[in-house]
Amino acid sequence: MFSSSEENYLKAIYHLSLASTKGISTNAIANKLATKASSVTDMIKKLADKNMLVYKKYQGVTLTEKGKKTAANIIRKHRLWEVFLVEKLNFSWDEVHDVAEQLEHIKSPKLINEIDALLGFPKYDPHGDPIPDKNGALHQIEKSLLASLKIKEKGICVGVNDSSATFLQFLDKQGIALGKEVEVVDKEDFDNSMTIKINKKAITISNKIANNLYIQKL
Amino acid sequence: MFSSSEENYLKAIYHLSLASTKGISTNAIANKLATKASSVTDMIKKLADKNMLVYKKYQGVTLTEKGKKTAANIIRKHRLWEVFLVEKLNFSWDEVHDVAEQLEHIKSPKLINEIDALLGFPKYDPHGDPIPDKNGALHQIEKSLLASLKIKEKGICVGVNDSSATFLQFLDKQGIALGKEVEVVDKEDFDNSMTIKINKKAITISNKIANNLYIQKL
DNA sequence: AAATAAATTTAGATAAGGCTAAAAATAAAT
DNA sequence: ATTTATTTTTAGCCTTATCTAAATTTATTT
Ligand SMILES: [Mn+2]
Ligand SMILES: [Mn+2]
Ligand SMILES: [Mn+2]
Ligand SMILES: [Mn+2]
Repeated sequence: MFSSSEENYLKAIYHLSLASTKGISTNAIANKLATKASSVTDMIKKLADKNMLVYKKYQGVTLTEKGKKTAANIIRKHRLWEVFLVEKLNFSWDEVHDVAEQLEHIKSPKLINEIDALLGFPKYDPHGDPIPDKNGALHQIEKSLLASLKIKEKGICVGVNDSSATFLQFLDKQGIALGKEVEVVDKEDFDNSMTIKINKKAITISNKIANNLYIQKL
Repeated sequence: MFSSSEENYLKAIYHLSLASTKGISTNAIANKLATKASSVTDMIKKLADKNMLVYKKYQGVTLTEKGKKTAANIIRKHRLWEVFLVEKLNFSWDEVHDVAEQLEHIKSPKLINEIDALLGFPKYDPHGDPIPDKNGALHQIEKSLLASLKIKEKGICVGVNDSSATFLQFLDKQGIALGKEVEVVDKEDFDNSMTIKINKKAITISNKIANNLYIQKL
């Protein structure tokens, strides 16, 4: 059994591992968890003792298979709870993350399996992120950043890169939601802003926005 | 905000207070929480500092209004989660307590209000215990222990005194469930065991059983 | 190849929550 | 009214998870 703190470390390392082939550095983990490098060193020693990861002083860490599976299971719980909150409890997608951060640490296999069943075994969470299956397998969909689309290209919104409440609320305000079709109408070379058509309306968005919205190309 | 540990102390003291008019002793709390008296002394000092209870050395503790409200709110969450687990997630009444012990500490007013609404604002949990309202008010139903009934008296099962899995599973096995009608057919002076009629069948139960089942007299 | 900078680890502290053993206060029994 | 027993508190120690500051290792520049 793992403490909430241990679980949060495993989750952070797992997420960082998806975006890099090399070992994960102490600083990267400290940064992700808003903690100090010295605290990270202590914790990764403990997780190495528990065979959750491989650690060689100064060389960063790599999750073991057991570590990956454990982390994926926490992420599975997090994302299933997010779906539950949106689908069954009238939460909006910008309200779910903090509560899911708590709920993901509840220990009860039956609980999460029943939630899964109640929801009809969803494959994606409210932010378009895939839900790992019981074995920790995670089938990532083919997706591109909106920023990478060229003029005239079309796609469906399938996910967000930034799940912060401010960004999600901005999307709500602009009428941008997962499942909606967008078309790039124009791109501005000067600041990489782009004009897109969504809901039959043209709106202009900054490059920062376009770099945080995932699209499945049509 | 309170830690899970603080919340568990408040809850324990609240429960003990219901069964006694005097201040709650250090030992009683230690016993209830399966901890040591010295640990209790430390914690009640902290809770006294936070104005959750009144503490005078060697005199036991009494919850303040704030303390009562806080405790009732945790119990409210615990019982609502138990209803949710039974009603929506196919848990049986002997499986819910341990999970509810975890879920009761989740911090999110919206979450528990939505769960409440989803369940149709239930008044009792799966064990017949009343669910405190948002203000911490708790309307106890009129109920008696089955053991107190005389021969020929009838009643409806409305609650259990012991919520342990073993007792609840025993009741399941005997076909005893909340809402069912029972009639006392016979009582044995020697060991206070009694024969009751339930589901149109007569069964004999020990005094210990009869002392853990609540009945609303008919 | 040295010198400097950056990253990482170690050492030492702190806070929460718990424990054991000893001291002190209260309650019960002579 | 003492003595004895029980309860409660205090003192000191432990574990987990943090932190800061100093030491050490690795990486980057000159
Ligand atoms: Mn999230
Ligand atoms: Mn998400
Ligand atoms: Mn319970
Ligand atoms: Mn209950």
